[in-house]
Amino acid sequence: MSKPTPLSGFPELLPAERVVERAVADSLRRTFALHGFAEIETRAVEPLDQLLRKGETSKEVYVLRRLQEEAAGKDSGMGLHFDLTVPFARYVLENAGKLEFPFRRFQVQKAWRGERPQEGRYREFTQADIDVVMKDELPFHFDVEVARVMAEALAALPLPPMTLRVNNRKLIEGFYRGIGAEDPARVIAVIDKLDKVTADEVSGMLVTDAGLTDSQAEQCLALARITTADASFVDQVRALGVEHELLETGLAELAQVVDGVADLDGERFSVRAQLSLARGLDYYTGTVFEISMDGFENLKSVGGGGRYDALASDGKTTYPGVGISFGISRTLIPLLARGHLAGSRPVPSAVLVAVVDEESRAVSNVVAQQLRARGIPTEVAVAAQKFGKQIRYAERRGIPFVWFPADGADGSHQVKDIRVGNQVDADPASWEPPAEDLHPTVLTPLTDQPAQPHQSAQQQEEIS
RNA sequence: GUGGGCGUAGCUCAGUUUGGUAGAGCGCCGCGUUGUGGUCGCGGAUGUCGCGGGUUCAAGUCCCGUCGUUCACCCCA
Repeated sequence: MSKPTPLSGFPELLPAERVVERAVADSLRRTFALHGFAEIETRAVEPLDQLLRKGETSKEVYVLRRLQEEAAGKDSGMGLHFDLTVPFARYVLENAGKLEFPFRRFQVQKAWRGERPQEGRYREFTQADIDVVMKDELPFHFDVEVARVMAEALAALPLPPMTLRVNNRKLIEGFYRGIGAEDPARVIAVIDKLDKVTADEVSGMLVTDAGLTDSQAEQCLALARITTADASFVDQVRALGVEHELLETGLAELAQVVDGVADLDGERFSVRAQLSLARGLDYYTGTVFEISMDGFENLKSVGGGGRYDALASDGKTTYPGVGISFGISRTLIPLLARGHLAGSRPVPSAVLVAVVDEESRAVSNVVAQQLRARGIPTEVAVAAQKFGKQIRYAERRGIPFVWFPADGADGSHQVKDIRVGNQVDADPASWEPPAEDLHPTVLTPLTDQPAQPHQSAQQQEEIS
């Protein structure tokens, strides 16, 4: 069999990289669970009519088909999910009778999109989602809560600092209606182009595409320019002199979110009200979130979400929700590729037990078993080569300790930390490596800050 | 899905302009070093030049296709 060629957009990690991915996913799970969110996993496939709901035909869904299907080209009516929110909405409807509301859940799963891949954007990728879903009415404080949980989760990750940008669809839609825009949705779509084209071009599109006057367009741009780290945006919006009921609701809601997360703002995480944020035209009805990674703005958003008041509905009952997702593949793979992150070693082993000669391999096996019995990941040397070779084997794999079994009746066991060269007598029944060497860890070679332990934003707050 | 850049040793890359013997550094292997690696010294091997086809006496180099990768658009994690 010849060497297989890689499949575009389906990234696979090496063992040491997988260590980092596991650490990130585990960290996220810990924080989510700490806040009482339950983990679920949904199936990989959904009926196509679910996936393509709301006319989202541009989602590039991968469709399933039986190979033996008689009718050529006939699909199974199923596709791989392209996010975790749509399957979750279906899951809620299907299990509504068995779930307790408000239902707080998280998922860490793969999703698939048939788009052309590039850095940070893949056809198969892992993301982490948290959502809260309620029956009929979801209190607004949950918008604040999911933001806080994600903020805490992000601050605890061994990744560059994250920024959560927040806006509110009611705010901007109310504003646009307040200035007399006929088609607020169209205005939102145009304003969303601000990071792609110049303000002048957006202004022109607002006039030609959205039917605004020059002065209306200027007001929209003035709104979009507002970005604050606290609730001071309220005064800035008011200064524009636009009045609308929806605008007032949106201002109050956005202020609540920004104020509610303000105490988590720190070195690892920051929050901003950014009134140009729109997030497309899909199901969001109020709060909208977007996450960016500091220094990696070229990746665009690495997470996002918001309030959706009508994503799930069985016709009689509506289940409003609010949630945020974070792109694990999107952030991790570029960081790994650029050497900003690395696993400390590609194997779990903390100890390599040397083999003196093949006749005494059993002695080495006993030592290894004693160490393993106490939870120390241990492997035994492949061959009874010169000790120099056996040490080099450990060095290549980042195994920090090499164990030399007692040789002869009155000899004693010795263990060597090959990183510094210390070699000491040791008892396989009681010796333990330092806790930080027991398992592979995440290294952040290009930054000064240690990857472990990660302080949460809350802990930093308490210290300062 | 549309358009552009790139693809040479395990890694980072030079060589492509003007077709003419496949290169460097790092890493790897061996020896100095009979069992303890890393430093140093000496020696050694790197390879379907992404893949397929075409032009030519001759292709890493030019042309076409394809796959991979990357950038922009689109969309978004």
